[in-house]
Amino acid sequence: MGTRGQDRGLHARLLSALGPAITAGEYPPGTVLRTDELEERFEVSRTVVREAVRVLESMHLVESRRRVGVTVRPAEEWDVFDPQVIRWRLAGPDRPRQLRSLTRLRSAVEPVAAGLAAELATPEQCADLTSHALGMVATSRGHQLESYLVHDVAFHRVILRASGNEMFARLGDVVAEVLTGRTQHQVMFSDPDPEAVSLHVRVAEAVRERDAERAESLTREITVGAMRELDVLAP
Amino acid sequence: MGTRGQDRGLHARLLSALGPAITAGEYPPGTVLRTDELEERFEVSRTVVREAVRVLESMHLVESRRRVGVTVRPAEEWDVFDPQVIRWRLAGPDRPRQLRSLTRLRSAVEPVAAGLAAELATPEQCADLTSHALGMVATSRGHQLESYLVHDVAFHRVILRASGNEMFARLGDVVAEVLTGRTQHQVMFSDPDPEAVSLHVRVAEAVRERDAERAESLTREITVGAMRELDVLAP
DNA sequence: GTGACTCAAACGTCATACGTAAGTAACGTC
DNA sequence: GACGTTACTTACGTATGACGTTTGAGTCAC
Repeated sequence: MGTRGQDRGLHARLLSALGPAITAGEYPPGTVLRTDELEERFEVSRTVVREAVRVLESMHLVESRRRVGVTVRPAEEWDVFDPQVIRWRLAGPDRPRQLRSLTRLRSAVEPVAAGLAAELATPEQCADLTSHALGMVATSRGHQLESYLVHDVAFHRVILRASGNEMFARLGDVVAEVLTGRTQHQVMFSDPDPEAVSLHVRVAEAVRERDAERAESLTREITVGAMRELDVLAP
Repeated sequence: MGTRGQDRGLHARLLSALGPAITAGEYPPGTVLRTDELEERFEVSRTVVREAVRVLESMHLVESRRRVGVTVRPAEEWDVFDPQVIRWRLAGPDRPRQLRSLTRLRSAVEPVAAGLAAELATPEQCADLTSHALGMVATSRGHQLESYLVHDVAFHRVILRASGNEMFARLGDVVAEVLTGRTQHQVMFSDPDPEAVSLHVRVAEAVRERDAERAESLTREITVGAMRELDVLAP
């Protein structure tokens, strides 16, 4: 999978150099980055530096003050919901912690989303769910992890969209990133847990039958499994 | 309660002019804003316009392309988790929808956070919880809505922080905004629901006694109440 | 030691010039 | 007449020099 962060333009390139570095903790909170220093170090003009800094500022990663410079803010103030920040942290040394946070977030949101989906999903969305669940079953054996992942991601995306909540829907990308990361990093060799596969099928059923309670609690089981898996793989 | 969005600098001023306008739908998706037009209209230099545009771009509100201009993106692509975007939408005509989304998000996250808090809260956090819950009780009668709000916000902030999840913790500001908005907009005249007050006290108890199950389900009752309240006040 | 004052550092803003990609239309060929 | 190619024009992208403004720090007088 290619570079996610549209590196079009120098400012974007600078951003994808500074962002990861800051979120990785290479510049501890309080570090000051002078504009002309950055200019020189990255061989770009002030214009470019300033634009990149403005974006970092909007993410609360840094604060630009006169006579002082661009100072790195403490991690507690970062916009940890910014997709860009999430990606940077997933790619850095903070990955385990970020993965844990995200999985916990999933465990809170997805069950509720599934419950709503059971009430609001269109026939087409129900069909998609079933289709992807069956796709997961079909690809769950024999090291077809790539294809399995596609269905898994699509399944959760449909659930989140069908919830009718715009904010839940936007978490689709994040979930995709977590699932993709999991496949590529850790469980590359073992086939998916049959239990999990079965749960997805049953969630699709529950949604189709408009059984919100069941959809919610089954999805909760899925996310509990995800958390358990994380605990097993990363102490 | 002053202006939230640090209007320091022309670019910030421009941002807080364009952001609300776009999120309010004043520029329908596909609208193109040329740089020199903005320059002229807001009487600022190109530098300033570009910096503001870069930030809007990082929120996925607009897309800047050569030879075409700065085009407004469809709402489905906006970063609806960006605190800035949330604030803008809360201040605009999309407020009801945004409030509904946020309340639903609360109903997903806060119970889980409370469960975690019951396991992880420090003695000091437990004390704070109890203190604020009692504060709510004390101020829940006799039109002391201002003071009540302070305790309410603080209570939920402590829960979210005590969950030990950085992402949950960052939702404190959002919750604060929702609660504040509710007080200032709608229920200005009636005292808080005694039932809700009691629930807060019992959540504090449950956390103090490390009873995660109870903390979670009591908090779920609180959020259910919040959703119900929203349904009653806004059809 | 405290206060006001001065100074300079670094960002903030502006204006201008030139580079560059990408629609658009003109052009020519088939 | 339809289609592909070329050239042009437009609006953003980048670079640079100049000046304004804030503000931390050091200085000086009291």
